[in-house]
Amino acid sequence: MPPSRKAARPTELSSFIVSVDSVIFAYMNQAVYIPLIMRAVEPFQNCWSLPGGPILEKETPESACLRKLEEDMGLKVEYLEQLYTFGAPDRDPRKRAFSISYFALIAESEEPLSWGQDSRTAQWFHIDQLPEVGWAFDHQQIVQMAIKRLRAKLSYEPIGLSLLAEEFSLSELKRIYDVILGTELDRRNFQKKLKSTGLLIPTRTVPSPRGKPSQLYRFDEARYKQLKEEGLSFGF
Amino acid sequence: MPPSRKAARPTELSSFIVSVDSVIFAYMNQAVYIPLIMRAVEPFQNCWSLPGGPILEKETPESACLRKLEEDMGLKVEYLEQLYTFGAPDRDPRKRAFSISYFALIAESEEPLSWGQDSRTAQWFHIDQLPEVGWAFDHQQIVQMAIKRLRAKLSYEPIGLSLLAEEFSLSELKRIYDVILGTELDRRNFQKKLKSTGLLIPTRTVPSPRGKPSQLYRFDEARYKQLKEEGLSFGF
DNA sequence: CTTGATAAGTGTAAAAAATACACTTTTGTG
DNA sequence: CACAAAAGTGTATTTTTTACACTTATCAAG
Repeated sequence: MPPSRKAARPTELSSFIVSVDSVIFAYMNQAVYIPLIMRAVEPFQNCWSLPGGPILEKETPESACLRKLEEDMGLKVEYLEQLYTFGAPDRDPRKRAFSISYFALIAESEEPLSWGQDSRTAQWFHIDQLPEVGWAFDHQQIVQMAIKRLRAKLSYEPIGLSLLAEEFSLSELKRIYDVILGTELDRRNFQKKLKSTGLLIPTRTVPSPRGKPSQLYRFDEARYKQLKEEGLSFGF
Repeated sequence: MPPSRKAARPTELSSFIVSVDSVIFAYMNQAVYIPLIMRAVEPFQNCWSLPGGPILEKETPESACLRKLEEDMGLKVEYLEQLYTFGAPDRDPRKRAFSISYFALIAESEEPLSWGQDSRTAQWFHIDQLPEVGWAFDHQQIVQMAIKRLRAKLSYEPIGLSLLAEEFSLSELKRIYDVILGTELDRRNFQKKLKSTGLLIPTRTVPSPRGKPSQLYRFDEARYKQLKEEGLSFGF
């Protein structure tokens, strides 16, 4: 049977809204959090939504994303990758709208995270205690996908490091893994494996709150990129 | 320093074109091919482009993709996943345009692949012998990303099967791996590993062109899905 | 200044997984 | 009926992963 042919379609090209939305992971108090913003206006007034907004005429989706995070929340992003594009016809009741969603990690820092313009309406949520109802658009789905990606990716790429400051101890790093994967990894095997990668550069030791001081490391970014080209794995 | 605040932006929402483009992999004559279409009109007249087109008002990106493949090429897709969304401001010289790109696999079949409307201007390219110049838009980049994904994904998900007919022999399957990964896997180890997954159901044996007849199998899709939920790996 | 509590750091043995490797079986063809 | 072609199978070796317990450095309290 020959493939169905249809008469030439009229060439009117539909125009749609295209936005970016980001799921931002931050590590604080030994747990992972994401920020959500309570929408102030319809549609979905008083529902939780992701930070984001429309892409401007002259910017790439990625720079729209970075701009938004900087403007609205004053966040400096450590790691950013595209997550997925959502575009169900009815996802925005007003008009056909696409959301290019992003997966972002920010580094732990001394200063508490600021809130930019959205201080009143935004809130950090523990990723295991997200709201169950009251989400705007399909943002709950986006968040679920991002969390799945975080868990999956942690096992084969060193993204855990992006959640920590530039200098970090192996105990902290292990804690990240345990918190995100829900595991209780063996400290000895963890250290062994991480050290065997040759990607950790010892920097200095710092006193630990109680107990033996711990060795800090930084990640050898350059060498990692190089090894990655040659096809390396980083399994957990 | 407080985050920079800007004056409220005018709320005009820019509208853009949103299309889908697909990189379709097919296995023929012991090699992997993708179809490209020579564009008949400006912009990029006489340049190679991916099958695709604008998303209609009432359809999801995925159904736009499936519709296009069915309409234009009469192809039945075995596996489809979103690849990446491209949206650089200058990727289309006419107007701001986004492309949601898809990664597709089609099963080997008895009948030669048909061409639908595009028979004159379309051509299957061996993935190691793609044109080096004369690409439309950013389609070369899309194809490169798709090939990278194909190679990466083959190692941890059983997508190789989607390139074969429902019944297949382990020799054929191994050939897929060898061709795509550029390896020469050991036949014994390959069989051992595949059989140990418990996901292959023997169906019947068929005579081989010369030599011992070979056992055909089908893939236990249902059981695979179930195991996947529980977190399985399928390493190569 | 001694003791106790806390967290960091380290090595080895056992188990599991991945790899390397060669011959036998079944069929079609000459 | 001998030969060529492709399919099929088992075992030993190496590598990787896992399991597991004691020592060390520091701080705080007595």
